[in-house]
Amino acid sequence: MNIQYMKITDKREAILQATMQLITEHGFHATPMSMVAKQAGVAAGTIYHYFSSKEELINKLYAELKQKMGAALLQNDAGSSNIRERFFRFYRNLYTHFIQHPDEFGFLEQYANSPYISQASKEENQQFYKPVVDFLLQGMEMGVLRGMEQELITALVYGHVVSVAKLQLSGQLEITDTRLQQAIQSCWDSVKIN
Amino acid sequence: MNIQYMKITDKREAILQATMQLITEHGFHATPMSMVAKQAGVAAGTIYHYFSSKEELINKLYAELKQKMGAALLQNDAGSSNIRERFFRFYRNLYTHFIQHPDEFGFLEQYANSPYISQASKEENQQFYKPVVDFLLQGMEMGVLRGMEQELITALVYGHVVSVAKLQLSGQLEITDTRLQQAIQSCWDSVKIN
DNA sequence: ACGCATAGAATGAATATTCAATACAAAAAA
DNA sequence: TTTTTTGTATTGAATATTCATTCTATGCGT
Repeated sequence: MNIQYMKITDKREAILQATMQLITEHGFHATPMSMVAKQAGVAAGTIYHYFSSKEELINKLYAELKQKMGAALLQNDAGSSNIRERFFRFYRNLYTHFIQHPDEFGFLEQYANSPYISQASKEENQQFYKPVVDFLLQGMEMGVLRGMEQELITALVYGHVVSVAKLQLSGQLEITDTRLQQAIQSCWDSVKIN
Repeated sequence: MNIQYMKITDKREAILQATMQLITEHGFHATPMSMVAKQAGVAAGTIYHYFSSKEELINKLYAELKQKMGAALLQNDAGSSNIRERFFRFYRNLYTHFIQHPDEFGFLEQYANSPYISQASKEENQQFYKPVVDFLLQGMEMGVLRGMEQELITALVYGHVVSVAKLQLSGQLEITDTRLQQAIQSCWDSVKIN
């Protein structure tokens, strides 16, 4: 925690943030390291002091963003036994996180749909979801949620939030609070037991 | 329809198919034109006889695949007034098309999530959905489907199919017919009026 | 003075695109 | 039927650019 360490963190963070912004805007292939350096306000060589390669830089960034997302997801979780309430909370948390951090969202979506990085790297970071997965399983045991494979319900709910966030962020449809409420209800209806 | 024309079509198709396969496997940035040429069995220069640039090649490919998808979506549509039946049919059509053409699916997903190509190019090809959009609007008018913005319901349903297809294609979860039925029911429950 | 941090030019490998030369198929002429 | 002509299709080497990465020199805090 000394000053030296702070500085390190500063530049490292600047590099990560520049990478995120540029990749969101231009895509993987179109963001050269030189551009990252410029935007981060460092020399190209400096990047290689913190990351051994472009690939490692991108993987590290992915891991950090996934972790941040996991944290945002769990905010203000009452931990009550009301499955529906918690479900709405989690949905809103994730949606709000995406809207408040569009760069992170853009990067994560590109990463998830790109063969640029190994499948293994993608799976390594699923751990951050665990509390929510547990929550979903609990909902099933309590007979509130449908008995589905964990992979299926996770993918469906996550995909739902992503779809709504994309509408808002792309400007295709303004997601008012009413519409968001409607969307969450729709998602809930797709997993709850009737 | 003379021999000359057939030949043109042949090479053009070979180039498009090679592009699709390679991009699905390696991503946009990692598929050089030289690799496309090799896989298509033509010289690099030949590609430029049919497409003015890599970007145009990719855009043309996207347009073709989107059109194919639109056609697959509408197959065997009875056009009956039973909204639920038609909904299940459309869902299954789309899902089956994705599973039967994983390369096309992979390319479309990458394209949709990449800033590589302009937003305009993406929107131009939304026309192929029109019959299904009309169907959804009809379902709302009949009081069977919830009153939602067209953009919202479209995105939600499409995203649902995509999520399930990804599970199957990534090998994360084998989608048996039972699970598919369950998934479609879940999607239906998210848009129908209770 | 020591050692990590930073700079930025240099390097070497790729890459998209161009271009001049060649093959080819169909029509025209002989 | 043969020969010539014509325009398109195809090739693949050459070009000019771009990029990830390396390396040597310099800065700077302790």
